[in-house]
Amino acid sequence: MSKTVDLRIGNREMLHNKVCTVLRKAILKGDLKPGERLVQTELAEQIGVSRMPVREALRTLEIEGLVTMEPHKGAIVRTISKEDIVEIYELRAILEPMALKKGIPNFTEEDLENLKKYHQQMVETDSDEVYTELNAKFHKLLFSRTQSPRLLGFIETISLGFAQDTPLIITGQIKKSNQEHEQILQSILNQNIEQAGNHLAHHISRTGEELITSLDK
Amino acid sequence: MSKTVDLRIGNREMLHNKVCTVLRKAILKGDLKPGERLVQTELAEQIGVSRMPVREALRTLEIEGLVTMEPHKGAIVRTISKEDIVEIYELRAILEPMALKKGIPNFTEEDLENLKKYHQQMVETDSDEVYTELNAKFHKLLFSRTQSPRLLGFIETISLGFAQDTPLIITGQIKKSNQEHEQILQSILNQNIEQAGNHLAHHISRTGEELITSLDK
DNA sequence: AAAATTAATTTTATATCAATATATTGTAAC
DNA sequence: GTTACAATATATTGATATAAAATTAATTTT
Repeated sequence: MSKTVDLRIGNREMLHNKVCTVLRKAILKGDLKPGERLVQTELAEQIGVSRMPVREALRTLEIEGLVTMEPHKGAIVRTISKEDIVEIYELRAILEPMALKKGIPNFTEEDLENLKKYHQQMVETDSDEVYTELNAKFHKLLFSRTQSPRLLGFIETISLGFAQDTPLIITGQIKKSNQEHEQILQSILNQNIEQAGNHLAHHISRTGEELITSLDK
Repeated sequence: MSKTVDLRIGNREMLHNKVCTVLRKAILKGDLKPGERLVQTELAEQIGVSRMPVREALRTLEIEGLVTMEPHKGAIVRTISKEDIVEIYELRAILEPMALKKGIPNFTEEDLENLKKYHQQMVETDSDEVYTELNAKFHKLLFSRTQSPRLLGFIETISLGFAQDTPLIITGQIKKSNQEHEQILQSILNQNIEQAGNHLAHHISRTGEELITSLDK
């Protein structure tokens, strides 16, 4: 009998990672509201696992900035303030271009094709949902070829701890974003590393600023 | 009888934090060598705790870049390469000045007095050990007044994951460092925020570069 | 000697126990 | 009668110990 090859990738994911994903989605969707206490036993029961994976998941979420934990007191959902958003975009505007610049030499032909493809699809689509997804893929691919594990970890920590779809609140955002993506893409294709970094930094900063002003009303 | 006031701060520290400190010191000191497997049961027994705090500690150390973990395989001590050191100093040279600039408005009179005091003591001391300790305090105070929790977390993650005393390998390092500390301090006292950031960035970059070249031989 | 099966080691997850903090209730003072 | 404080009770986290899954090592068979 042929040995069962390791097909079940889904099952191989660790339990605390699954739990983390579930809780993160619940927080970002708003099912778990800011200020709400997260009782380990309750969550464990609801999700259908024991308390340990829940604990580890909460610790990860704390690092991502989605919950706060205090010894013997437990975890509560963190209220995302305007200052948080400012911080997130400030950090992204520094770290993502840094990673992009370090990673450009490592881009394969396939990577470049994918970037072009994502960009083209973003230009063409009408669906906000599809756009959000493509936008996340585009940005992720931009920074993910750097060889700096700590830098990569920091960026991913920030990205996961914040809803990806908020930028879509802004009207006219998509058109500007597409133009800026185009600039970034061209700079990369021309091997103009510095310019690519600057375009990306500007793109993120502007998005952040517009998000802030749109929240002020 | 007077109620026992909560004096026992030491005891209130969580077990996994203590374990984490112990393991971190052991790795940075070299007692646990790069490539060495870290078996949870062994460590738990040696330290005298159960396996769970050990696990949580290992996860923290993974984030700090001191160990690598793979599902169902366990943790091994990470070999710190030259690329790691380059990355660490690159990140520090970006993040610490960022935190300093954001934190300068929040400095109290006491903070400024402490910075002066640490600097003065560094100039005066002959002991490498004392100098290292003061240097860590000085840098920590520089960046710790920022109100950006994520930024602060990233900086602390980097700092903890790397031996603080390595810069002392370099001959003549202390004299140059003192001069640069002096520049940083003066810029802060003059409320020249940009300049303070630039001096700090340069200080960290130079230290990193000298460390790299000193490792090349 | 190579492959496959079994045994061991080690990690992951669950279940139990202990320590700590929160909440409720009762008592005393105003 | 109301408010503030204190003591007790409950609930929740922290730590340990035990059971299950997975990987590595070893042994046996072809």
